[in-house]
Amino acid sequence: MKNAQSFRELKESEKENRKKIIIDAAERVFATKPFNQVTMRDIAKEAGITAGAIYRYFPDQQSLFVEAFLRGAEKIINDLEQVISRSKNPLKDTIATFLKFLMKHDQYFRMMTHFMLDAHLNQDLVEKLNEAERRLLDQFTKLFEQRPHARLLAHSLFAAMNGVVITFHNYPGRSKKDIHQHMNRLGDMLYQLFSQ
Amino acid sequence: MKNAQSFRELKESEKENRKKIIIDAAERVFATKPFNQVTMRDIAKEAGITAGAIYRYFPDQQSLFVEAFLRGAEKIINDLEQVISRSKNPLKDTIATFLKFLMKHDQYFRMMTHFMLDAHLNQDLVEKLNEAERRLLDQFTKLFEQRPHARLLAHSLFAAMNGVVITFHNYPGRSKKDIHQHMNRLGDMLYQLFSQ
DNA sequence: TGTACATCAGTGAACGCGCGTTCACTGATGTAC
DNA sequence: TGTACATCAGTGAACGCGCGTTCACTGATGTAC
Repeated sequence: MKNAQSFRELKESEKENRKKIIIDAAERVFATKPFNQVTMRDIAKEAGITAGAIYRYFPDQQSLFVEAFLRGAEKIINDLEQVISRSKNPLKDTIATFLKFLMKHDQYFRMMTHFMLDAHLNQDLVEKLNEAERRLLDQFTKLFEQRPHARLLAHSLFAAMNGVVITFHNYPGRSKKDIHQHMNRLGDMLYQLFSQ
Repeated sequence: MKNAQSFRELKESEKENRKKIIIDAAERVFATKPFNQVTMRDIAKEAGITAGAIYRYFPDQQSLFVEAFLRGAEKIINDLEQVISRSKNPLKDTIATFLKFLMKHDQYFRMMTHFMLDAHLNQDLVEKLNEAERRLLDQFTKLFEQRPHARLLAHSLFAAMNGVVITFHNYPGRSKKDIHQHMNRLGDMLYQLFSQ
């Protein structure tokens, strides 16, 4: 019995691993093109399998996308937690960390926008996304806890940074490097504004 | 000759009018669903014609969307110009005006995001969009012209407001009214932050 | 006043393509006896 | 040690649908003579 159980567990963890491989592949594909142009076939190819096979692991495309997104969200939430608990200037470092993350993985936050605005997800997925957003906002809220309107400040800062990345992502006629520089300057500006 | 000329002009202005009707129809459709779910057939139906007919007026879907967007952009640019030149508290009123516009016509700014991030438009359309963005940012810049870093402040404020609307558009489990109230509170917060 | 011809907005059917998803099937691996 | 059977990941072809776009055609209006 014990044996049977652990065999089953092994099976399941193997399945879990394969699932991860698919998400890894998805992340790599997301880095190459706008997520709404990413197809199941793209991801399958990157993972070395066939599109049909993905459906053994995810009920549909949206579930896969949401899971990939949530993985990214976990990562930044953890990073921010670290930064905030250790930094001497949490506000400044949070802005820098978050902005850097957004610039590197802006696909994720475009996904978030998409999920929030367009997609009609089932209740379950919506709930997962909301929870991630809430936890992210909790991190930002910590930055202002000794000030009035901490939650409002957190929301404003979060929205402002999303806005910076979305608004200037394709600032016309500038190189990627210039754009990142500009975003960082805007980040500094936000730091100034939010620091008193 | 004079006659022929004015007949031709009449024809052209009639054509122009029909074009406007199509854009009007598009605007109405954009108000009902996310713009990336809007089809040529939707717009045609709303305009009382057939999808094929639209192609007499616009070479393709993107051109139509961009023209509709530009019309909205014109409107807000003019509104802001008025507000800024007349208000006793231009910063406050600009924020309120712009936010109100975004809340009412958020489709347009999601289109902007889309155009900026995903779409591969031809050079001509990109140029038109850029010009509109530039003119919009010029308005914001006026608000800060007596302060250092006016342009950076303008960019920050613009991005922040876009971010507010995009980030909290679907704030979970809240009514539209609550959401607008929340956005307005965030607008007030931004006013506080940007006003010193 | 009537006839032939040109123009042109709009129709509606069809094309073509992409893509999510399904499904019958294969082949490898393990299990039972 | 060998045979029959079960399981299950993955294949690849096909389905179905939506949608942008095209195109041959219609019918109304105006023009020429």
